[in-house]
Amino acid sequence: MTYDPTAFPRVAVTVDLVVLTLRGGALHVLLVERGEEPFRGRLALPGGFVRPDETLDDAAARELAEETGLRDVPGHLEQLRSYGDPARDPRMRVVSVAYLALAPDLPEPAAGTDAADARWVPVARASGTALAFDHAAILADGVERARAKLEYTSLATAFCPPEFTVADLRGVYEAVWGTALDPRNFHRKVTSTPGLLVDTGRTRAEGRGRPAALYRAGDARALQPPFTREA
Amino acid sequence: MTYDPTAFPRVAVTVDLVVLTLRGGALHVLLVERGEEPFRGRLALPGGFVRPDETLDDAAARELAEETGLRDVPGHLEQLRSYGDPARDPRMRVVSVAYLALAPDLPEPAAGTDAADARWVPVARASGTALAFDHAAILADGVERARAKLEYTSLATAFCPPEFTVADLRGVYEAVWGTALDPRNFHRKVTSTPGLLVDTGRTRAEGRGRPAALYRAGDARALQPPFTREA
DNA sequence: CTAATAGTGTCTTTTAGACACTATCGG
DNA sequence: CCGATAGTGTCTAAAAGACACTATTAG
Repeated sequence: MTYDPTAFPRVAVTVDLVVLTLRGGALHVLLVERGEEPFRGRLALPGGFVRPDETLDDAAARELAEETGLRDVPGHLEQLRSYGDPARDPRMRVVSVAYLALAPDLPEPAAGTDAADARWVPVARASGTALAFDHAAILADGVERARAKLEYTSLATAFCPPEFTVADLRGVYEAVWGTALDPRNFHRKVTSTPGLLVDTGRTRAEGRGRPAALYRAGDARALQPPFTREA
Repeated sequence: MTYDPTAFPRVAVTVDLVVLTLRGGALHVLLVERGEEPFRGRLALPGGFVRPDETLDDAAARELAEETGLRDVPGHLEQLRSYGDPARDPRMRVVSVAYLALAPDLPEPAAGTDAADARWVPVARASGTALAFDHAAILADGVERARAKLEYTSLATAFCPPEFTVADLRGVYEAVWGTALDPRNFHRKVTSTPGLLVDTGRTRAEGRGRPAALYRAGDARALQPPFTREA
């Protein structure tokens, strides 16, 4: 590193967020409608400048709170990757550090807040839509990261409320992967992974059928052995 | 994204490289000795500014060529993650996009070139050394990424020359993971993964013992099923 | 009762790992 | 011959997937 950082090129650094949640059994992403050029009226990922005295993680958490209108957003937040093509923003050089957030079903962003222009869009629809900037590529990378991480981590619990059933967790996998899983084998697999689920001792009746046991997420972060998508 | 990119905070964007190779059966990383403050005399990851008209990937590839002194560096190059703590560089706000490069045994960077101050350092030693900035954390993240990716991708071949034996490939795993693998089961596993290895039809005698078949890397990028580190 | 969902048991096929055995070299 | 490394065959234990079966609810 032999450079003079006071003579650096002019670059702006932003964070962009891929916020995924499950609504009605379908994967949704949080998008905002742009009110100004370029790409006025086009849908875009929420995001904004990194402030001078905050870390990248802090900037992502701040934007997430602002865009959802929630003080503390439950779920999971991790850095995805950075995008810096010189032509990705027509106005100037903008390097964007993208973050991936996974959250349980959140309320529709309330009108009258900073998040008024944000909305949940099914990923299946958003992926077929032209988004602003290179946000379609970022969204695709975020969805693929989520899909892959379900295989070998306990990340699926980030899509669930604090207490959930095995069927809830299975629904996460089925929605994110787009495949049906055998309920019986899935049940045996997740309940036999040590530290993944903590039994609350209570049950929840969901219409007809035997009531399901309620669990909380355990300490386990890695799934050993991993689930496999293709079988 | 409701911001004015012409009123952005002053940020510099650099790329830093974690270049890993195998030398004498041990994992090595390319480090440079800093010639100026801060951290004068301290070892650091190679890196530098992203130029105004190049992509992040191009910047990483350019720095890699400059620091190794090679026109076209064989192996693999991918983005690792970005580091942007406001205090990571005492001079000003610097966001660094780190890249991970894996290469076959490269020559010692030649004196008299741009890469004259670069050298190969065993990862085991570098990890115990105080590096400049937050480079120790970046190095640890890069090594962990390499370790993890060997499990489920064909990335190990990036450490090998164009033609290599099964024992060469096994040596990569053993060096990066720090574990011994059963040569017979390893052989069966890699040769039975479709598309991973292409038999050249030739063999290579390495001292005593039966000559080993020479392979080239195939098209397969993913290992299905993956190798497992802990068993 | 029936329909529906939760959860357990068991069988079969596949796979990982241990390791005996054969093949081919240098000396 | 011996010792070393390359490569194959085979056995066993574990795991994945298919699916019969039991448990508990609503109606």
